[in-house]
Amino acid sequence: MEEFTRSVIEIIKQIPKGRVTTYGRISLMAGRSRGARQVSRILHTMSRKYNLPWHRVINIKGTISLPEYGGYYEQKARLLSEGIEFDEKDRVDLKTFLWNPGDIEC
DNA sequence: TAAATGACAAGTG
DNA sequence: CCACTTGCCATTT
Repeated sequence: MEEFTRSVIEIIKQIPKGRVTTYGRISLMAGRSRGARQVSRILHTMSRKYNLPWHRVINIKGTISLPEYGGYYEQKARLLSEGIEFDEKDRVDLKTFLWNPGDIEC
């Protein structure tokens, strides 16, 4: 398996419960500035096999990328059960819930 | 081998 | 905020 793929899987496994991160961020952490689409592909194909917290990954707009006919509701339900909130336009506030390794609290 | 595809992102109006 | 465009790149057709 490719190094990039392995890194992506390791990073996703480290996302703590109750936080989210984005495709592009994962790609950056794994060492690629433009691999967001590859991250989405990895999630789509490997999340079950590697038991990944796939629901903690959303897009940069703070919305769920899955279509309503393909997992959207399950992802939202899983996030809600972890305490993540959605606004009236189904967006997550990244300022509040984005995973920050290093944890800069007040 | 070329064209289409996709769980993305950033820019523009 | 929405709609649309451009850049991206591995995988599928």
